[in-house]
Parts: sequence; structure tokens; C-alpha cells
Amino acid sequence: MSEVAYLPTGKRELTKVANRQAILDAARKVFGELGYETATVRDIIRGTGLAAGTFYNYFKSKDEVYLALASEGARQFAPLLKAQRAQSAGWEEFLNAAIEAYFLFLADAHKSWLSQRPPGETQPHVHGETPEMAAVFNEVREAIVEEMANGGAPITDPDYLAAACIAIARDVGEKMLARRPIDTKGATQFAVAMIQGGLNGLRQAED
Amino acid sequence: MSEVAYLPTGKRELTKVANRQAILDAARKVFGELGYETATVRDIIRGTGLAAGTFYNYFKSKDEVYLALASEGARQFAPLLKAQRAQSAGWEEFLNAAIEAYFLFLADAHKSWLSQRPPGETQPHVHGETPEMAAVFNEVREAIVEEMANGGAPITDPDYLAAACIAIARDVGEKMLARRPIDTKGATQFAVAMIQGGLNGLRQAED
Amino acid sequence: MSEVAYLPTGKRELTKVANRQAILDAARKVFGELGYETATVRDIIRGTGLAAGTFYNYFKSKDEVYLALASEGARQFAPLLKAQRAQSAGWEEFLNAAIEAYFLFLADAHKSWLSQRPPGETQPHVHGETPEMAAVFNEVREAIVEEMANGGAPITDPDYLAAACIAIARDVGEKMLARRPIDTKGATQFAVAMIQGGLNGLRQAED
Amino acid sequence: MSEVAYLPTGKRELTKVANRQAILDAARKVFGELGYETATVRDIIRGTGLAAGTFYNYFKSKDEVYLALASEGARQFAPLLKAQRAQSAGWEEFLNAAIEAYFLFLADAHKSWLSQRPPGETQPHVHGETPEMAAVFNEVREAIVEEMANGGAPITDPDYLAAACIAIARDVGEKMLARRPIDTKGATQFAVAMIQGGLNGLRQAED
DNA sequence: AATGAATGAGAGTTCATTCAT
DNA sequence: TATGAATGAACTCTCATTCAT
Repeated sequence: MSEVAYLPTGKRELTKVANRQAILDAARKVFGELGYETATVRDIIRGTGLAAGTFYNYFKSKDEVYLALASEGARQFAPLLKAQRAQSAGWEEFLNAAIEAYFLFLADAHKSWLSQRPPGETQPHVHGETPEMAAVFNEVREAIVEEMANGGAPITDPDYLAAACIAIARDVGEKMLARRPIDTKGATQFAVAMIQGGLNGLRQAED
Repeated sequence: MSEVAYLPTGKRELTKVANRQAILDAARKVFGELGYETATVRDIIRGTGLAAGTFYNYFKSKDEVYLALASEGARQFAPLLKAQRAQSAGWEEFLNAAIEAYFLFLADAHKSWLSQRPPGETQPHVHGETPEMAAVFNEVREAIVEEMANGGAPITDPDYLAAACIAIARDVGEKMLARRPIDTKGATQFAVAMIQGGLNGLRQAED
Repeated sequence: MSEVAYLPTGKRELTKVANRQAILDAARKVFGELGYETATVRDIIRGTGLAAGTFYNYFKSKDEVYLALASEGARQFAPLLKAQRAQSAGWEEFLNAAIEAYFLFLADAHKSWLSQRPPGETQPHVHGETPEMAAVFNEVREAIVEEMANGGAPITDPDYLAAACIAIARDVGEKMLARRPIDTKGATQFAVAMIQGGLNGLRQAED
Repeated sequence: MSEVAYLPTGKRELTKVANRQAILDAARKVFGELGYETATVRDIIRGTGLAAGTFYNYFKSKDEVYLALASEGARQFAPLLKAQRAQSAGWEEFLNAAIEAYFLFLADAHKSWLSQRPPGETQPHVHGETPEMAAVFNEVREAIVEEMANGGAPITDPDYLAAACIAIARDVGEKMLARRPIDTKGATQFAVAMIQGGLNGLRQAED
């Protein structure tokens, strides 16, 4: 309609991407520290240099930014998990692959987020989990459940077993993040050994 | 204003206690269903026959009722756990005792609360844990950590191990509650077998 | 549940009714002056001595208070109009009755509202009609349309005619309110004479 | 910054005019559909191919575009009305001329706007009148009032009479637009006959 | 002690307008 | 001049808490 069409400059595009990222970063931090309910949109934008309304140029709602974070995490993680699983021959290898993938994701994410949450300052009623962690964890859960349904780990009570494996992965992963240096190899060995041992224990108990 | 000063009668005291209990019951239900943030004080008092303001005759704040619930749970549970532990000779017996105590508590609490949460209707961003469950769980965690520190389960990494034991207890306990009939014996056997097996697995891995 | 049940005292009930009325009055004034869109809930409560949140103890939304005002007006007016219509034999009497009822309502409402809008200070983009006026006006409109459909005023174009009658009633009524003293008799005579004369003029034009 | 200063070419000027017109067209449509308050500047520019900020190169504010629309309508209409009036000998001719001019304007505007508002989908609290219609209507109003003040229609109550004439013109005009085909002749005949008849009726009532 | 209306800070969100590009 | 992201005041509405009764 107009004679002169201004194309978006590289600079503009850059700040747009940067702002989006800044909001995502701030949101991740805030959700991790405060939890979804307690975190406010204003808490999030305070972490960027932006104004309140600007948030809504990038995300339609508080919920949407949470979901964006979660699905971004899942999207990045899914191929890693898949690749690891593809290489695995049996249950033990699968388990090792899945847990290692999860721990690597956690470690990587943790490093790049510089979560820096002052230790011990945990608020009451708070998750302590970023949306991405939640999403990625769900991927692992599903992989384990699926593998188990396929007969990967034939044992009396697959429901309890899945719950237990997942629980170990989650909580050992969390502990791992609290240590320096972050040792994914060690944590993976621990978790896998414990789960495999547990399986043996359960087989014996069955008799 | 009245000439005669009535001493608090037993009846009146009972009423006070009953109201307090009604609030606690309603709060437990609501916190369990909605989580701390989402639950409103009005949600809680709606569950009693009382008026909004009356809540503050019994608790100073929404937070206080949460804490009251948690510490009540812990207070009731602590002696049970202590008794069970006292009977235990070694680590295995201790573990069995602690987990059984925990599962019994869960089952009992669950029965008496009639939590009735329609399954599958879980809201996003919500805990699904009553304050008491959280508190009692912490008791168990501390017992395990303490016992482990006392050399109960000599293993490479007590920190990870504690995390894993606790994780299993929590999540198998949760699964247990979802089944009918609630089988604490079976769940305890499962959890203990898995943990003990896990310990063995870890010992082998160490070599 | 509690031993002592406090019944609402008269005083409490009084302020409740009074507050509701204060909000309605303020809302009427504000809607009349500013129109629905421009008026804010804060504009309304500012007209009472109440706090912002209190508005929502009485009405669920800005829309609801508008509707309440409108339907209250219609409810009060409907029987008056019905009574007047019941006494009417033919179209002319009906017309007289309907318009008189409308003008009486306007005059009465105007007096009791003390609308006191500073003359000349009319804002741009504004209705200048309270919700009640709108609602009552609709009642009159429907009555006229209905009567006309029943053959009350057989004329070539009932659609245009209804529009014209209604238009006269509305705008003459408005002028009437701007004069002192408010002369409903005179305004009614004028409007009816004009409409009847208009009908005659249309009959002649038809030939 | 550039060495060569280009004078505005005819082409460029045209673009400016075209953009301005595009905004005016979109604004008319949007104001007509949504009303002043509900319409947003973004609603308006969405109707053009332009960007949000560009709006403010042409109009200082949302209000200004409304006013521009209104005065443009008035400016276009005033000479038409004047010409029609100039040809009129007496009151009846004047009335016919004024109303016809108004209805012609309405019909023309309506056609060219293709207002296309889905009938029946009227929002609550919305005008259904473009700024131009409002402005042009005011011109007619003033003409009638003026003519009446000059003794064109000697009758008891010129204030009421003006109100009534105007009311008829407005509402019959509105009805006219809703019909197919749009029959300005018929509508004019109707309105004039009704008003003239009304005048006669008022004269008789005076006796 | 019980009541429930009143309070007001603060939540998520919208939008007219500005301004760097 | 065109662009469209940034701005921030203002909006509707919620809710923990207070307080007159």
C-alpha cells in the first residue's frame, strides 16, 4: 500500500530475539525460584529491563510462557533421548542411556541457566523445578514406562517399579546438581547400579 | 457485660476444638486438592459451616493453618516412627520399620480424609500432597539420613543413597494410595526389597 | 456447626441494602454521564464511600450492575405501562397511555435521581441515557410495535411508522426533562398530537 | 543524510493522501461497527496495510481521526444541504429538501462503505453510527432549528417540534438503510408526510 | 467467639501512544 | 515517512485480612 517499505533491520530482529530470550530466561529463573503460582508476570519482566506490557508482545499469557519453556525443553531433549535409546540393546543399556541423557540435560541446562539460586533460601510451598525440568522429566518417565510395558524389565509389579525408577532418577539428579563439580557419569552409575540392584532384589524377594 | 462470669464449659471447649478441627480437616482437603497457592481461605471455610472471619479466630493466617497441619502430622507420626526404630536391630530392620511406619501413616491418613479427589482431574501446577504428608515425609527423610550417618548402610555415597531411598518411599507410597485395597504390607515389601537390592548392586559396582 | 449462631442484625442489613443502593445510584449517574464503556468500576465506587473491592460484594461485574439497573427500571415500569394500556380502547388512547406512562417514568426517575448533570458539559462519544431509560424505552418500543402489529394503526408502512413514533417519544421526552418545570402533560399532548397528525398526513399521502 | 533533496513528487503526495484515506475508511468502518470506545487504534490500522505507528503520522490521536471523519462528512454535506435549501420557497419545500439531502447522503455513504455489518450481531452498548452520520445529522438538525427559528413552521413549541422532526429523520433514515433496495424517495415521502401531518395535528390541537 | 461485609494491595491484561530504527 | 516493539498507566477482578456488630 505504501510506496516505501522498510524491511526489518537485522538490529531490530536481533533485539526481538534477544528480548524473547531474556523473557524466557527470566521466566525460567522466576518459575524455578517461586513456582508457577507465586511467580508474577511482573516478577518475570523485572528480570529483564523491559516494561510490563512488553511481556505480552512475546507471550499471550503467563501460562503461555510456562508452556513455551516446557515444550522448548522437551523439544530439545526428545532427540537426545531417542538417540540414546536407539543404541541400546537391552533393558540395562536402555536404562543407562535414558538416565544418562536426562542427567546430561540437567547438567547442561543448569550450567547455562546459572540458576544461582542462593542455597538454603528455598521458599516454602515451592517446586524448585523449572518448566523445562518438569517437561524433560516427563519424557523420561514415559520412556521408562513404555520400555517396561514392552517387557524390558519383567518383574512382579511394573507400576511400582516404574515409579521407583523415576523417583530415583529425579531425586538423584537433583542432588547431582547441588554438587561441584557436577558429575553426570558418577550420578548415572549410581542410579543405574541402584536400580539394577533393586531389580535383582525384587527377583529374589519374589521367590 | 454479664454479671456472672462463666468459666469455659467442657461443651464450649469442645466446640472450639471441633471448629478448629473442622478448619484443619477442610484445609487438608483443600490444600491436597488445590495446592497452597491456589487454595483460598474461602475454599477452606466453605468446607466448614463457619464464616470467613472465624478462620482468623483459630489461625493467624493461611500460612499458619498449613504449618499447623504439617506439625500436627509430624507430632503424631514421630512417636510411631521412634517406636518402630527402637525395635530395629540393624539397618535392614530399621529401613523396614521406617518405611512401614510411613506407609501405615499414609494409608491411615488417606482413609480418614476420604480425599475423594476425582482421579485424573489433577490441575496443572499442583502438588497433590497434603501438608501432613509433606511433614511426615520429612520425618522419614531425616530418620534415614540420620541412620545412614550413623553407619547403618555403609556405602560409597550416602547422600545419593538417602535421596534414592526417600524417593522410592515417596513415590511407591503415592502409587500405593491409588490402589484398592490399599496394601501397605505389599508396598513395604516392594520398597524394602528394592532398596536392599539396590544397596547390593551399589556394593558390587564399587568393586 | 458452631454453638452460637449470630443472626444478622438490623443495622447490618440496613447498610447492606444502603450500600447496594449507593452503588446502584452511583452507577446510574456514572453510566448516564460517561456511558457504559467509558465508565469504570472505580468511577462508580468513587461515588460511594466504599472501597474498590466492595463493589464485587454486590455485583459480579460491571456488566451486571448495568443489567441490574436496566431490569430494575423495566420491572418497575412494566406494570405501569400495562395498566395504562388496559384502560385504552383504541389506538389513540393506547398511544396516549403509553407515551404518558413513559414520560411519567422519565420525569419521576429524573426527579429522584437528581441527575444534576452540569448542562453543556456533555462529553463526546457519550450516550446520555441511563440503563433504566434504555430499558424502559425498549418496553415502550415493544408495546407500540405490538399494538401496531395488531392493526392498531393501519397504515402503509408500519415499520417506518413504529420507528417514527418511538423516535418522537424518545426525543420529546428528552427535551421535556431539560425544561423547568417538567411538564409531562404538555409533552404528552404534543407527542400524541404530532403522531396522530402524522398518521393523518400519511393517510392523505397514500391517496 | 542524502545529498540530493527530493521534492515531494506527485506520486508521493498521492501515497500520502491514499494512506490518509485508507485510515479514514478503516476508521469509519470500525467506529461504525464497534463504537468509539470499543474500537482500538489497532482495529483501525489492521484495516489498512499500515503499521501501528504510522497511524500517528496522519492523526494525532484516536480522537482526532474520529473528528476528522465527522468534519469531512459535514464538509461534504454542507453544500448539498445548502443548495437544496436555496431552491426551497417555503417550509414544506425546505423540509423536503433537507430530509432528502440527508437520506441521499445516508444511502450514498452506506453504499460506498459496504458496511457489511452482519445484521443482528449488534454488540450491546454500541452506537451503530459512523462519525459522519453523526456529524451530518447535526447539520440537518441545525438547519431545521434555524429554519424554524426564522418562522418557517410557526407552531406552539418549536423546541419540541425540532426534536420530533429530527427524531423522525434519524430513525426513519436508519430503517431505510436496513431495507433493500434502499429507497430514499419513499423514505423521504414518508418522513415529510408524517411531519407535515404532525404539524397539522398540532395546529388543530392548539385550538 | 462468630459473623460476613469492607478493605486495598496486587494480580493478569489491554491499549493509546512514543520512538529507535 | 514507515515500522512495530516498547512503554506504562489504567482496567477489571481476586483475595488475605480486618473489624464493626
